[in-house]
Amino acid sequence: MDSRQRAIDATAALLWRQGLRATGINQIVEESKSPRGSIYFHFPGGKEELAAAALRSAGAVMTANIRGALAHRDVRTAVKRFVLSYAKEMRESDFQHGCPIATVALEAASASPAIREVCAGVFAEWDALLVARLERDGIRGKKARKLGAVILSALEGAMILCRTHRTTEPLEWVAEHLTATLTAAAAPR
Amino acid sequence: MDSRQRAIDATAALLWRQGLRATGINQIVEESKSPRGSIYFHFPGGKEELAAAALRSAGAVMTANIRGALAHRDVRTAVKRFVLSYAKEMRESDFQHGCPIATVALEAASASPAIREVCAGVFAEWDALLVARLERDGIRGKKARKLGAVILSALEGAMILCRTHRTTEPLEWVAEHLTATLTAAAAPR
DNA sequence: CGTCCGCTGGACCGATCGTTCCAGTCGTCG
DNA sequence: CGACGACTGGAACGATCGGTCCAGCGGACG
Repeated sequence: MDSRQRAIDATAALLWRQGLRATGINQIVEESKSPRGSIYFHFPGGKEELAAAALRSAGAVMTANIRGALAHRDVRTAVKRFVLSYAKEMRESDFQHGCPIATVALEAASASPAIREVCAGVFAEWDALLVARLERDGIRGKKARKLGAVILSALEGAMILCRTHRTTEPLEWVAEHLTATLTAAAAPR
Repeated sequence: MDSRQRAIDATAALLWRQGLRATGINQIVEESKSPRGSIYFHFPGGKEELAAAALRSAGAVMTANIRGALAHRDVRTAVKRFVLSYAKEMRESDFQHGCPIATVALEAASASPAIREVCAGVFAEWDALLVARLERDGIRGKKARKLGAVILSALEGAMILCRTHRTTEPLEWVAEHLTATLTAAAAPR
């Protein structure tokens, strides 16, 4: 793997755990074993450009995971497994692995419009995947768009609570709640 | 107001918008007009101790707001107004005012156990308020606890999406969804 | 084989970080 | 009124930040 890709991967991993401000170029150099010069050669825009690339990369990985999880033919099972897969990731990482971009998104909201927009794009991609899956199940138009945003909101919020409380309960309860909601939405009166 | 309180208030405001790492002691000194020496006199533990105090303070303000919003006799109206009040805050602050502790909570999850625990305590307080309100409406025990966590999750997640997308739609959709959920929960088949 | 260029390694920059220290000020109380 | 202790203002600390610069390595290609 070339030094460019190593830098992206290391940065994505560090942003995931620590966020933007806490992740220094020195730390990226150490962990990625990419020389400082190479990083600024590949990313002339410095930390901001590297972080943007790392977020897009991490977002794409997640997108693939979501796509896989949502492949199950029963929506309820799909969403449930999808949400609970994060609970597993939480447990296995000692509650360090929440959403790979949420921390950065919040930091960037006040600090970097460019990075904020990258995060917005990634969120939009996930949302589109969810909405498409809901529509495949007969939940149409605005209703699907609203429900997709609610699912993503509940997931993101639950991950904050899980990391803060060091429990997986919020994710489990959200999974349960969304299953019930989808049952009601798919078979309305 | 004494310098101690000014430091707490300024820090709370800065943490709200910028998070922990982005908020420097210099900035706190400038905005609060508390001298450097005073800050370290009142908070010998330095930035961490000051941040903890600021988070507790911000948490208490929010607790009061939640208590007020939840006073409405109809739970659905109460929760709806409660959630939509954040949408208002978002709009009026140009999407800078989300949850006053979420950003810090995520940053602290990997950086500072002490601050993480303060955040956990604040979240628990809000959650307890929600659960108590739900129980007042006949939603009992575990069901109330689960639903409380789901409401808080959806709210926190929606605020991330709102700040990142610079829209209030996620909060509005979550408000709508929770209203429907509460209707179903309060009057089960 | 010689040239060239993408890439590397590391020294170095000024700025800013959180923290320490202390002389000085001010109100209070003996 | 003198002394004391709570608090202030600011200088200064070493560490680390993101970023720049450049000599030189090494593989590809004429």
